[in-house]
Amino acid sequence: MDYKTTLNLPRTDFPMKANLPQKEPERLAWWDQERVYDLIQEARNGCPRYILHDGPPYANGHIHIGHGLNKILKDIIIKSKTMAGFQAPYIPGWDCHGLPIEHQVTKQLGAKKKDLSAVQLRKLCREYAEKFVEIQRDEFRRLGVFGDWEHPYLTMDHAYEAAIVREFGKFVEKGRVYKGLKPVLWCTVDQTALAEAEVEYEDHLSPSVYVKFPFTVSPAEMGSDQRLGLPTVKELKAVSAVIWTTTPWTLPANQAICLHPDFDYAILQAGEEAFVVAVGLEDAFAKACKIEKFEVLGKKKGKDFEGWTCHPPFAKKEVPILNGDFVTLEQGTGCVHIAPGHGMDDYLLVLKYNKPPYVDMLPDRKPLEILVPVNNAGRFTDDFPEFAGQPVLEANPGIVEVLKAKGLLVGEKKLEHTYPHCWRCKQPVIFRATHQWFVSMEEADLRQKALKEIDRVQWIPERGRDRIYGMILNRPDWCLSRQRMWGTPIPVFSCQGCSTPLADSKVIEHISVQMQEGGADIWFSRSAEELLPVGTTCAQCGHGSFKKEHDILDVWFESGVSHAAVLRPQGEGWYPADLYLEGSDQHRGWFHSSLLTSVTTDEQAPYRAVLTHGFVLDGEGKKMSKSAGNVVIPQEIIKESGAEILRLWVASQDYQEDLRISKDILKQLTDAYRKIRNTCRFLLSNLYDFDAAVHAVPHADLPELDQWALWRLGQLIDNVKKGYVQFQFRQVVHELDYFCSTDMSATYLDILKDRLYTFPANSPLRRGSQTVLYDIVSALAKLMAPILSFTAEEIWQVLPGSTVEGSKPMSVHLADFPESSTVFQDLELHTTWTYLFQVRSKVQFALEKSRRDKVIGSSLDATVILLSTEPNCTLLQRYLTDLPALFIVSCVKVEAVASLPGDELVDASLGLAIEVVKAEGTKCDRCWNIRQDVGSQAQHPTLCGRCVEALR
RNA sequence: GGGCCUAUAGCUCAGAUGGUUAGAGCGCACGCCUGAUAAGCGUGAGGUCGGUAGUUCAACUCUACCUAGGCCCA
Repeated sequence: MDYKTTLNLPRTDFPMKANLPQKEPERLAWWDQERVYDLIQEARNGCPRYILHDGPPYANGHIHIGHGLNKILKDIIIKSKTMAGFQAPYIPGWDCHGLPIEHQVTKQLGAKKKDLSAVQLRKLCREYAEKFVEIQRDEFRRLGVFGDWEHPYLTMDHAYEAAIVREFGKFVEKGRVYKGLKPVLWCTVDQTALAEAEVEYEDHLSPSVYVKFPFTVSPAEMGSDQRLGLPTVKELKAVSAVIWTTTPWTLPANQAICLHPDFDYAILQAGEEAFVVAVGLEDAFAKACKIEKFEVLGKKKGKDFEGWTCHPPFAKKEVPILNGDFVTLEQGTGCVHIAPGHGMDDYLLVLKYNKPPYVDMLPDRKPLEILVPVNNAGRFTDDFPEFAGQPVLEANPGIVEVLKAKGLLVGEKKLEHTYPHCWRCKQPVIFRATHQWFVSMEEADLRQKALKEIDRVQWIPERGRDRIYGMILNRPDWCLSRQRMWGTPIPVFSCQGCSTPLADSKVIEHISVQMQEGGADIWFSRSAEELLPVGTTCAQCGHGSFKKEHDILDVWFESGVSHAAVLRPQGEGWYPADLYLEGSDQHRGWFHSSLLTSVTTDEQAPYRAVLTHGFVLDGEGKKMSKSAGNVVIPQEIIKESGAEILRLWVASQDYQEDLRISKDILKQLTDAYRKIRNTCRFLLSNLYDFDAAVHAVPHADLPELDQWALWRLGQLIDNVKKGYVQFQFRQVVHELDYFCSTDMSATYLDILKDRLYTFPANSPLRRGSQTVLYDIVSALAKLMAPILSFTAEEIWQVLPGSTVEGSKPMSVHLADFPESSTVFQDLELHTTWTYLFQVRSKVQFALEKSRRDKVIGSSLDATVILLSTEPNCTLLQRYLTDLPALFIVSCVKVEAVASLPGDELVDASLGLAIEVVKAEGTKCDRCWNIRQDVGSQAQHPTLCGRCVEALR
């Protein structure tokens, strides 16, 4: 007779092979069809809210692995918070305006761009953004991310654009914005500002000139102890700092000279003059200026010169010497000519010195001017009358001549170097300050308030606090103007009569209302008259006609007001958000801009906590790049292994540092996934005849081993829940992995097989164990659900339908996290079972030895003899009937000894010695245990007594 | 060049406040099982804790420098 059919062997439809790439889309469709996300939100009505506010990705291109990381992390948090009892809605968003899209669209248009109106161009940009919103939305959903995908927020939504303008209006109302000058790259041919991305670097031949800036005090004073302390200097005709520049045309805008505070500067005498040049550059300087003989009279640090003054070649009488770290010794003289209207370093340096306490060391304590004597066409204006009307680059030779005539030119040559050119017209560009709108960091203490708010926010990891703090502390005023088309216009005007800007919150509100209806396009399609409230006149001159501002707002302002555009309108309890979660680069980006806008309008940070993740690198820890050929794309992983593996990858990594991904790492995760999956499969397969409502055994009535399993499950539950609360998802993964491999597969489940298979189906022991298996697999599904969302659902749908409490939710994502069982709390039990498992481990070692010695094959071939001393002997005797099952052997004997023998299988700390012998008897055909009572029943000659009993 | 950060077995990670032979899981090797079977079990081998120099009775843990790498800025 084939007794196999009399066993309760595992049975399940839950497949061993996950086939994730094929199955996941089906699961997604089911969630969709059942509206699971909506059901979750409805089910949580009235629960405390948890708001994770989505930072909008840029709607350009397909998603990359970094997007995947970000969205999966958010999803894990949303799902775990939900299962912890919160109502945690998720509204995804996209950043739609901005240069990269405009750039792409313009590039595709080529020459046709000239024929398009602003509105037409914007329409194309909108279509471009819409296309990628669709693409990315599908890609994000494919990851298993739950959210309100049908109602995302887009920064180009009319309502959002209206909100941007309204927020800008609040800045205006509070007097936080002003119009100032800032240098930008400027194409004089196309008469437009360019972004760094629109500039190509090409070789260019420039003049290279060394120019004297004589000190304003006499050589006699320069030589004095208060200054250089060099008596010989007193006799000279002149002492000058020498600057080097390749843009002589910027000299009329000169405001200062900059020296590095820590460099040594040499005072060198050549003929009847002395020059100040950085130590290390004297020879190069002398050679370039054809100075045959010079003598170094002395040296002084750059910082010693700070605040001294020189005569510039043009315009002003005197300019100060400043200190700056950007000065290098690569070329030139270490003395840098500063024209804040024509250079970024220059500009930032002047901003710094124009503020207290530095402003006090400037001539007359007056701020320096950001002078730009150059118009849109790149020609000198009347501010530099000698050359008015001349294109600046063409004026260079003339300016050099003037310098020569004034006796200020020390040396001159030509220099071939790389120089920025316009990407479209290929002509050289210039740096030129233009009028732009700024948010003042000082007005109404914005900087200080923002810093104070930073310390009220929880930064995870903590170092994020230092990072953003330093940035806010040191940043200059926020320039809001961008000279582009694709964005939200700065809703201000200027008077046609007197050029006075019209920036008025009531006017802006009027614009905002129009945008709510027609979007930001109305700014481009309507005239100033149509946009303005009827009868608007200039407060300055009473004139009634206005020009529209050309510039649009920085996109960081747009996404930075998402708390106002997205959270606020949702109602109470959405603002401030509980959490913002983005890459650590957003300390300078979204976290930064959101903080400034929120502090300005609402006097508080828009988030209670900020969690950051690192960047995804390849297996070697190197940045991914097309050229290096090490780019890992999520679409590929999903196709090969499934989104589930990507989710597991996210959860298994220390995402607060940079993360690595490679074939090997994914392979490992696939293995870990299989282990968890197979363990669950085995659990399910032993529940095929189990109905909790009918068969469940109260925990308190279970044998100790089963209670131990519940206790371990309880620890797992507690640790996993803690892991989620602390955002330590890799702890969750490790806990699940260890529990499945070690506690379940290698221990509890292995021990249980005999009981589950061979005992009568309805025996209390088997039903008791099934009760535990049910609790375990049900808990595992819930605990893994935020991470392994697909697999958890798959398990959930296979799990027997009814529970003791009632029917289970239709989706695992609608369930709450499990509670840990209260059994097995007794400390003495813990001690006992810790001991028993230690003995088990030793027994396995002993079994392995006799396997190697060919005494046994299967462990059921063995009889284990435990020679033990007191008190362990009594304990083992007490558990004698449990030990064969525990060790998975056919027979266990416990023998008391007075002292342990000197054998190698002695463990003094456990107080026992282990002997393994071949079990005596015959192998039962049904349970495979070796028993002496096999054949004692005539009707079943190949069975042991226990199996005969089971068949009754 | 500046700010912040990282570097523990082949892989992913643990290792309060410095103190006995540095841990886990996976992978790998070998063996067992063939009633979780493209599964399951057991045993074992892997680490000069990135490098160098210090502080200390004692450093993976503290300090400095170096190397490699990352983000932001210039």
